[in-house]
Amino acid sequence: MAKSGYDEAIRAVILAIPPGEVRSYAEVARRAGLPRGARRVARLLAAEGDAGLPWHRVLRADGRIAFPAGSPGHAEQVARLRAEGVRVEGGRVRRPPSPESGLDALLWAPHEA
DNA sequence: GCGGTGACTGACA
DNA sequence: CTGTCAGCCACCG
Repeated sequence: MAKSGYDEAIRAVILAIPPGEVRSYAEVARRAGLPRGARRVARLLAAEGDAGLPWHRVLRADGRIAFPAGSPGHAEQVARLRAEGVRVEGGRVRRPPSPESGLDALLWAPHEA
């Protein structure tokens, strides 16, 4: 059973996320060639589990953790992100308030090609 | 084939 | 800022 090329693309995109940086499901899907495949990404991560994929770097579009607060997955993701230097607060990644943050702003890697 | 469900999103109140 | 709603896509019984 051949795996869909899209699944491979999604995996590659997630793998390409640099440490200390975060991406949204929609962004990942878009990069993989699936503009409406956010759910597809989530499903893939759920299926793959901890198969070497930095799933903890994938969040919802609003910067919130996909897992419900209090869930084991939530805690795990927060812990991993913090370990990489990502500022997480209230189950959501802190957004650079202004360009003056400098390094903090770069953590988001907005729209690099 | 059908309806329900979810690691989602964007728009609107 | 939070909460609700409809849309979308793949999987399951």
